[in-house]
Amino acid sequence: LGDSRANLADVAKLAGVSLATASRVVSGTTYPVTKTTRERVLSAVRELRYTPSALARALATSRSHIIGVIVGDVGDPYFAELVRGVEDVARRAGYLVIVCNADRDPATEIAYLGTLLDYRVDGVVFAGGGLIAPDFQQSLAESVARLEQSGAVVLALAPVAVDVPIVSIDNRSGSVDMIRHLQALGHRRIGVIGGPRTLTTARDRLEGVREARGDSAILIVESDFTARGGHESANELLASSERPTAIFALNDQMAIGALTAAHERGISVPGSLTVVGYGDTAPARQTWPPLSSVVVPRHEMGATGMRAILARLGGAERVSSQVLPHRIAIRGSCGPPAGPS
Amino acid sequence: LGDSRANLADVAKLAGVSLATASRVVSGTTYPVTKTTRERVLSAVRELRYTPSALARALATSRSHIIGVIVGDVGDPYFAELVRGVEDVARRAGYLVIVCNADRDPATEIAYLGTLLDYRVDGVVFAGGGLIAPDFQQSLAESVARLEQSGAVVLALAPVAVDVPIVSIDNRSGSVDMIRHLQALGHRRIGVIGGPRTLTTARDRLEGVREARGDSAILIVESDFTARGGHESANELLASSERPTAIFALNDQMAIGALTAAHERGISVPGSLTVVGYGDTAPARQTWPPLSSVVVPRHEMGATGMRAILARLGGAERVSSQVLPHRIAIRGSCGPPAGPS
DNA sequence: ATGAAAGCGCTAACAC
DNA sequence: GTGTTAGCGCTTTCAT
Repeated sequence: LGDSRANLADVAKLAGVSLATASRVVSGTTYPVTKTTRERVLSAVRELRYTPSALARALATSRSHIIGVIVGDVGDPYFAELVRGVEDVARRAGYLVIVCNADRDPATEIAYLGTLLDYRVDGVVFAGGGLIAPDFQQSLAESVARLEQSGAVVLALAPVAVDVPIVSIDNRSGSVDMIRHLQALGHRRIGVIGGPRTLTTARDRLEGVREARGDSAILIVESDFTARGGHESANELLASSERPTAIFALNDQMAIGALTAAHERGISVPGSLTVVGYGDTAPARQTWPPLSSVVVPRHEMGATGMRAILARLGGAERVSSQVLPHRIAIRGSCGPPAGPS
Repeated sequence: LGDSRANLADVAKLAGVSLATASRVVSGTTYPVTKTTRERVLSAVRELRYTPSALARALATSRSHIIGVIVGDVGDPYFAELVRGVEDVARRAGYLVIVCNADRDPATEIAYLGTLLDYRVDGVVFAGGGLIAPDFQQSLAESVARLEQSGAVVLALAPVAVDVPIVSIDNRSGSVDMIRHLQALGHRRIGVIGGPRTLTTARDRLEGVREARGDSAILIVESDFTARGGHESANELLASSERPTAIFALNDQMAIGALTAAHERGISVPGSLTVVGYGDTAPARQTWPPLSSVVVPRHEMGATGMRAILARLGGAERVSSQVLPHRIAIRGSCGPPAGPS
């Protein structure tokens, strides 16, 4: 049960060299070391099955090689893919990823930032839509400032309440594209299920909807980005006397809920109702009919964000925000409105 | 950009006490310290906005307060929930969770274990089904041994190739229950879509199927635990001359794929075909009709596993394996076989 | 109850 | 090229 690993000193002794020399070959710097000396050290390493303590190294270098990712909930496929993107490039670069499920709770988020700071993480990624919470904004800004001051590079994959570089798509524009598509199909009465107004992504997507409205009738109901919420909101819309011919849910989970509501009411999709989502998550592609959705390149966003962090850590000037391209994926869930339009 | 945090020495100096004393009050031990001294230190802490370096503390105590979780892919909802379970209790106990996506690749898994060892993690959780790979088993065992020897407690949420405590359900028995249920409904020709034979969970679930077979005709096709794979396998089964009246996919993703296949062929579910899954993941509940499935209490498994780790870390004797209860959730996707049975 | 000092395992000047 | 040594920031005997 005791801790009995070999350390650098053991290696140095066995190889008959100084601690410094051992360190130089082990840490793989380009520092000049005689071939034979290097061999001796390496063989000592093998014999002792030595592997360096990442902790000690982190303490000495102020570089932990750990990246923190703040998400609403990894259980949500939207976030999961974002995390995968980050993790994929992080791993290859020798970085570890810590997932922080903040459940969209400001206090939890702040607490996590503090912990990440204590661990001297090299980077922090805000994966989810930023929270809009005025009285929380300042402490958030402070936490981020301390993090950055400690040398960590902070970045977001969606607009957030603090001033950090953002790698994301244009959420507003995605909505515009989708609404236009629905209009092109002939829809003039569109129900929109929005997300929590405390979330920047929800806000931006809704803004796009308003922008593209034109002379269509748009019925907006606010919901919570969950399938259950989408289900309820869809029921509301479908029960209305002004029943829409199409429903655009501002995330896939809600679209899935809406689809379920349609099924329950025996409304055929896309025959009598068009349902589309936002995000293009895996579950949305697996419904019947498969959902059309605004494609948010989550893996790519995560990967690009992580690459930007690595670049900055490697000495690059500063990370600049990037707007990644999006598109809309048209699948079986949408068609022209039924009957005489 | 420079690193400018206050450290314990600063606090001690400002409070006019020794490093040792400062440490004692900051680290929150029960060590006796005069009330006034404690106050002085605390106020210095506040003034300096001091927070201890988790890294330094970890180095000094050999306790990193970090837990590593090895999963196939966080993007898979099955794993995501498992991770959430672990994370929820970890966070409350002041532990951080590192997610390691091994993609079911032995080499990646081993590499990650090495990294986790270097970070001196306090615990490692194997979340997914263990890989069955003979030539990999030994190095896996070695890695685990080193980890344990370093003081980490290792545990699995499914049977794995090494001897560690397991917190899981009885996968075999879950299959038995589901097959029995299908038989009770009247099904006598059941198609089973199995998982990769390199996975212990897939193996156990299949074993249960065989055990409960009785005199039913069971058609087994091997697949890969993905929706796509399930889709293909279902097509195979549905095209066969001996078309089954029910399909039991050994994980939900494949069941979802099977459901899609049925939809594409215009086969009504559950009218003409029953489709059931294993896992009870969120996406499975959101299909139409909603899938019946063997309920694997993933959040509970993760949480229980993490609690066991904490107990052991806190000095408890040893972690013992636990078999959590499972059940089957019956939803709209199953019914009696069509026609004259 | 408090302080001095020796690590934890590694890196990075700075000498030789 | 290689070795010496002083930290990184904290905990923890051992004195007092």
